Amino acid sequence: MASSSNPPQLPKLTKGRQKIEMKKIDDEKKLKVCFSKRHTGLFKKANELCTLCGVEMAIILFSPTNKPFSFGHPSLQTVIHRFFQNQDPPAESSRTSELMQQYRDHRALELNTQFTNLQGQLEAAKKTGEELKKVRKARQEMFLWDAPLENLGEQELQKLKMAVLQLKKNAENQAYRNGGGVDGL
Amino acid sequence: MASSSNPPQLPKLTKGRQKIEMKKIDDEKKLKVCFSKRHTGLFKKANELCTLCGVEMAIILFSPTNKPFSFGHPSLQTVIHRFFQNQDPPAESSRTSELMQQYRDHRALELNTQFTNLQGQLEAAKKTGEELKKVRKARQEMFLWDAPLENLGEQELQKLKMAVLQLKKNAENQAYRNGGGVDGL
DNA sequence: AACTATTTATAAGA
DNA sequence: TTCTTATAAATAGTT
Repeated sequence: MASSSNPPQLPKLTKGRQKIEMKKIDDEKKLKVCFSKRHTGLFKKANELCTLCGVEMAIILFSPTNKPFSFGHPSLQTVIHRFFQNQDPPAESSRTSELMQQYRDHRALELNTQFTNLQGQLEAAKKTGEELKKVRKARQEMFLWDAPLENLGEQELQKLKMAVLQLKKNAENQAYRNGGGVDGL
Repeated sequence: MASSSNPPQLPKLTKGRQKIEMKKIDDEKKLKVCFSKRHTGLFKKANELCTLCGVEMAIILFSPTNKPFSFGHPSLQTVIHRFFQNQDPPAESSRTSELMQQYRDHRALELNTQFTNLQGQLEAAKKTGEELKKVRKARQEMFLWDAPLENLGEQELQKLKMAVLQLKKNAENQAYRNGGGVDGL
C-alpha cells in the first residue's frame, strides 16, 4: 500500500501485438504462424455469424501450402448448390409479382450494361497507365465489388458509396506517401 | 497521473461493447445491425488473410433476408473450380467433393461459359422480350463477375474512382426516375 | 502452446 | 445509417 508502485519504466515482458503491414509475409515461419492463427480466427468468426444471425455460409480456402480447408453451415454442398442453383425464396405467383420481376430484370439488364462499361474503362485505364506498384491497398478495397452484385438496389448503392469513399481515402493515402516518403517498400 | 487514484466518478458516455450470448439474436433490428457489421468484418478478415498469406479463398453466404453475398480471391470461380477439380489428397471433405464431382463438370463449367457470353445473352434478351427469363438467370450469374484484380497504378486508381462515381450517379438517377418503389425480396 | 501488450472488432448509444 | 465510445476479441512477437 505504502509503496506507490507505478514506475514509469515497467519492464514490459513483450512488445505485445504490433501492427503489421498489409502485404504478403515473406518470412516463412511467420507466415505459417499467421495463417494458422488467422485461419482459425476466420472460421470462428464465420461460425459466430452463422449462429448469431442464422446465415448459411460456405468457405473454401487453400493454405499457403495449398492444402484445402472448408467450412459449411449447414453444409458446403447445401450453400454452394443453393447459390448456383439460384434458389429464390418463396414463389409469389401473381400477375403483379411477375410484372415486378420483369421490371427488376429490365433494371438489372441496364445495370449490367453499366458494369460492362465500367469493365471497359478499367481495361482502357490499364493500357494507359504505365507502372504498377502499390496496388495492394486498391486491391483491398476491390473485394467490395465481389459481393453484392445481385439485384442492385438501395442497399447496393450504399455499398457503392462506401467503395467510393474507400477509394478516395486510398488515393489520398497514396498521394501522401508519395510526397512524404515515409517508410518505403 | 502520479500517485492519486483516478476519481471514481467517470461519467461514461456509453457502456461500450458488451459481451453477447452466442445464440440466435431475436431482436430484428439488432440482428440486422449485427449481420451488417460482422459480414463486413468477416470479408475484411478474409481479404487480409489472402493478402498476408497468399491464400486463395471463396466465401458464399446468404444473409438473414436470404440475400446472396460472395467473396473470391482471386475469384469465386477459380477457387471453387480448384476445390472440386483438384481431387488432391483431400484433407477433409472427400465425400463432399465426390458428391460435387459431376456437378463440377456440369454446372461450374456451364456457368463459366454462360458468364463469358453474358453480354451477348443480355443483348439478345433485350430484343426478345420472351428472353427475359434468360436474363433473370444471367442476372444470377453476375455473382461470378470479377473485376480484374491485377495490378493497377495510381493513375488507374484515379480513373477507377471516377468510373465508380459515374456509375453511382447513373444508378442514382435511374433509381430516382423509377421512383424506387419496386423493392422486391 | 501459453503469455502479454496492443491492435482490431464491435455492442450500444447518439 | 453513420459516428462515437468503451469494452470485448483477436493476434504479433516472446518465452
